[in-house]
Amino acid sequence: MRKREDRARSTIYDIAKRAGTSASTVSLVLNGSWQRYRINSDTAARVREAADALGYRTNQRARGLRLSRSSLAGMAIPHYRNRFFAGLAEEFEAQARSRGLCPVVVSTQRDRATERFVIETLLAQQVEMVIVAGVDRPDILNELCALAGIACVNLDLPGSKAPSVVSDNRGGARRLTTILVDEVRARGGDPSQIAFVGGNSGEYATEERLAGFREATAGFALDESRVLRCGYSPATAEALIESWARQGDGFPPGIFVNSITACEGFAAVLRRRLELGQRTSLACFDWDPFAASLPVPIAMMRQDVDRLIGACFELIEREEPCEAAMITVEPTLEIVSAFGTAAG
Amino acid sequence: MRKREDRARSTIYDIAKRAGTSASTVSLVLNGSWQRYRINSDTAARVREAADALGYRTNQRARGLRLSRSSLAGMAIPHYRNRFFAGLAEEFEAQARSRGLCPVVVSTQRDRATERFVIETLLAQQVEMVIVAGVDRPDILNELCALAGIACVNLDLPGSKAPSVVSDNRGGARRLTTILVDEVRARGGDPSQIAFVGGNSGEYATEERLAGFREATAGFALDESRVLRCGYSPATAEALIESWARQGDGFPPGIFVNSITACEGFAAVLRRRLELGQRTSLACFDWDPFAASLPVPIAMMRQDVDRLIGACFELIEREEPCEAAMITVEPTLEIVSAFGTAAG
DNA sequence: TTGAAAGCGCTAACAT
DNA sequence: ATGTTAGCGCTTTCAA
Repeated sequence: MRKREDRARSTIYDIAKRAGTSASTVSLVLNGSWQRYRINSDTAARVREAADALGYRTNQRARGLRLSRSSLAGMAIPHYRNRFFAGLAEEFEAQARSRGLCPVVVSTQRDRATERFVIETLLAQQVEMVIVAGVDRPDILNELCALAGIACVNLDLPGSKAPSVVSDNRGGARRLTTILVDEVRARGGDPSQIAFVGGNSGEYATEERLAGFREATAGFALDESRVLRCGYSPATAEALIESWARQGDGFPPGIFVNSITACEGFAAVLRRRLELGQRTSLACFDWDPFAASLPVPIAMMRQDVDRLIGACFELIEREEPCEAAMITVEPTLEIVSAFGTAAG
Repeated sequence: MRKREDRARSTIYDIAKRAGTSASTVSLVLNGSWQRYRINSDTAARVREAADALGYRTNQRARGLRLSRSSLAGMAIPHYRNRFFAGLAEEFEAQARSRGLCPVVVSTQRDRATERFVIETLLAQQVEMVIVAGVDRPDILNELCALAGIACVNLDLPGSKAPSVVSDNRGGARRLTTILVDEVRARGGDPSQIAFVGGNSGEYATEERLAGFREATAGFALDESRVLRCGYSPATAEALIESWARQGDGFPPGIFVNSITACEGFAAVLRRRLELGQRTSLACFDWDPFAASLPVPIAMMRQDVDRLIGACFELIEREEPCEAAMITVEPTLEIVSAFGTAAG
């Protein structure tokens, strides 16, 4: 299974020999600029023929070295396990390719050391740009890129050392919460008992969403003990929600689930305690087709992946420097399942 | 935002100049082989000092060109939108990194042209190996790799031109179906009315799973009109299941959902017709935490991503050629929600 | 209309 | 113990 060295990859010199011409002519022909150099069309034909007889394929590494362009575009992302990040990865690939770049997406598992390591690796591979997605406090990574002279933009979680693209977390959360409050009221519940679950304290997206949550609940005294930024682990969210469930009547009449990951924890409890679906409603920032079908009234905010990625490329392609730029993209309310029926 | 050319990336020559030595000494020092060459530790220290004063980072493209090693490892995958493929991508990254390779994962959206294009791109980038995951009839892609002298293995869907790694689809499906039949019987349903939904006719995994399904239902006459290999589109599966739901009593008492993607279609119908959860049970090949929490008895078969990827690397690292090799990995029964309670 | 030659950044014989 | 040199495969200027 080892790479067979015998069938060595062919080079422009092999083609030149076979076509009875020189390497430079081959290069000219293969790059389409042979018209400009008025190369004989017979020669050109012979070259092309030889090239595909040999199954020639340009060595992009050599080409990149010569041109000091790699045609690689990098993106770092926490993981692929939810629709938001999966969508970002796929859309990044599509948009990179449409620009003639080869996309290189790498996941970091939200680990600081891994984040740094993958960015270093991307830079060593001479990527021409990098998108840093979902990294809390990305400044160090931005600086690494700046040092290498590589354009860099932050996505999802912003920083001050590079331009950033984010969803309208606050506005989206406000809309979501307003809907949730109405729903709870319609069901005769006490909106001051609505909970906020998931995300990390001090993290931009979480704090913005919490701010939106507070704006929409400003009309009454919120029970602060129900605001729990308990991270992104489904298990932690599950333990928390399970403990509420054990309280019986004390279970929140509505939950704002900050991140679909925490929502997994809710789903796990729901599986064991189906009656929760009669007693509570959910508002979740992020979308998932299965979560949308859980037997509980649920509203979901879907981030606009296409425009988020589009904005990143736009910032990168801008002529002027714009460290401070921050583009905000509106998310859309995707699913409101069973809301407003007042019965669950 | 353009790349600033002023802060040109430093090279070993810059370091050599600053450290008052030569480029080769720098190279030797930076590659750790300076011990072997008995380079003065003062010189080595000066070199290292200069290197990080300049923020030096090896140009892997130049290095690769010289060594004819790229230290890139490629994998093509249909998409990232379910846990199976997301898991494959993440595990591939981890295992590639642990071998000192830079992982490059690209998605193809199950499109033939894109599949070919991304493989060509990976080869042009001189990747040292490629994993072709989830591609039906991967022979052409395997041949492209063989032509380039690059080791290649198929994952999930096998081919004859390269070794393959697959899950035990037949065995897994048999186990899953056996459980489903028991469940349907326990609920007083007619097991001959169990349906098989999703996947493509003629595709390896689908046919294997169908074979396992048939083995487990061999004891009675199956209603063949309920075997529907209707592809991977959630919308198609949704339309199909919705039409069954409209038949009322004709709804299958159990469904073998071949692929989590088709299961999304079921979830969508379930959201509108919650009563289906009382009347049917699901067996799904693949796992998703939200799907596992749907209000319907559901059994899920989770593929062993770590071992699948591990087997791929093992095949690639083998010394002997092994085109015909096919490694089978056992999946595990992950969730049996509400099964055996006979009430749903 | 085409070929020779230089050089992108790096490594590894081979000299010294 | 360290420097010189010759490429890896490609592009592009310049000369012919």
